[in-house]
Amino acid sequence: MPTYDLDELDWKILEQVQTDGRITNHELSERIGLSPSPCLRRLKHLEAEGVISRYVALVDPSQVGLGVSAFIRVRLDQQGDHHLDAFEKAVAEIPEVMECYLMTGDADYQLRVLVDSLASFEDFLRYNLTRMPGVSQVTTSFALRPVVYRTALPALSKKSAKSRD
Amino acid sequence: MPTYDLDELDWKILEQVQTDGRITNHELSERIGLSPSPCLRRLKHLEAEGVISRYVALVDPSQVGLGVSAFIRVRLDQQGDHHLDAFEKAVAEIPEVMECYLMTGDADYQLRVLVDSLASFEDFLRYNLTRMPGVSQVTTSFALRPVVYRTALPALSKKSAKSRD
DNA sequence: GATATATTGGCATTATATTCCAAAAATGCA
DNA sequence: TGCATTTTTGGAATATAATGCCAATATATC
Repeated sequence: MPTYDLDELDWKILEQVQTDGRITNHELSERIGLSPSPCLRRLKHLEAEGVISRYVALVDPSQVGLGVSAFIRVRLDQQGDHHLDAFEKAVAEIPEVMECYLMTGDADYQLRVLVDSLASFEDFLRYNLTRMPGVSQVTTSFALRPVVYRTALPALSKKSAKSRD
Repeated sequence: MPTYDLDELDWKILEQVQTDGRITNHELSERIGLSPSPCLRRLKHLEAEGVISRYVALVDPSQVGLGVSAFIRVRLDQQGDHHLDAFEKAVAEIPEVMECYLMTGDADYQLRVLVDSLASFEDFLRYNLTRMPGVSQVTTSFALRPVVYRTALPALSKKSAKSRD
């Protein structure tokens, strides 16, 4: 849940830094219509509160030979808390796992993994996934091509956006 | 396919900037064991080549009230090129769509969308998705909880990593 | 082994971030 | 509405970092 209230200016800052994480404070302050020092203070505040969790460079997977995205749905043989924990800890250790979610529906988890080839994917399945604690059923679909990949969050619709008229 | 060969130092740079996109060049150069100016030149080169596609701030969805991740599998009624194009263009316009992939298997597309509530999700389905060109079947699963979310790519295993012994 | 090419390291310059403090604005309260 | 308090702002001074340049070193080529 939202730790503290964001006003218009904070949202503008988030919008900008989500687009360009290396924007200078000066440029940022101009875009949001505020002078540099309060702008910086707001930014630091957003960082300190954890609203901005981190800054990263995004590397194009296809440029470095990582052409295969696989979506894997996993069922565990038991769903008790410590079975889930064990699986989650194990999965977090594997660098090929870009995303993993605990799911509703007939799969317990869904993973997106990134590998350079189908051969590597097979290795991943054999040596990593199927050896993980509690894994009983695994179903894979492959992405033929990425269409959208976004890290910037959508703006909140009406309601939560605190209006100040 | 890889546009140009990355050596050990380039990989180290990528590893670092994927972890901290605002690392100073000085700090970066120390971590990879090189002096600042060639380090900066390599970094700029990686940017210019598009290996580093961009720098972004990551905002924690739960901190801003975006608590619901939905995975949607979509079938189109026809799969000709311009039906796919039309769908893809439409989908790219919707800010709630964080990811979309053209898939193998029985769904044509898989989307991850991020909304603040089930009510918003219903709006998304009614007013956005089902009105999009060619959509015939839609199947949703929800994420109960994110387990892993990573933007740093896995290191390439052996093979493609050009060894220089 | 000599020449050519590419890469590196250090320095000077320019740009950027950070800190501090006084001024202004917003808020709470009578 | 008017006054006091709190919060936020803007600008100037200082510290830190990025950038461009050039000579020195290392690497590759023949």
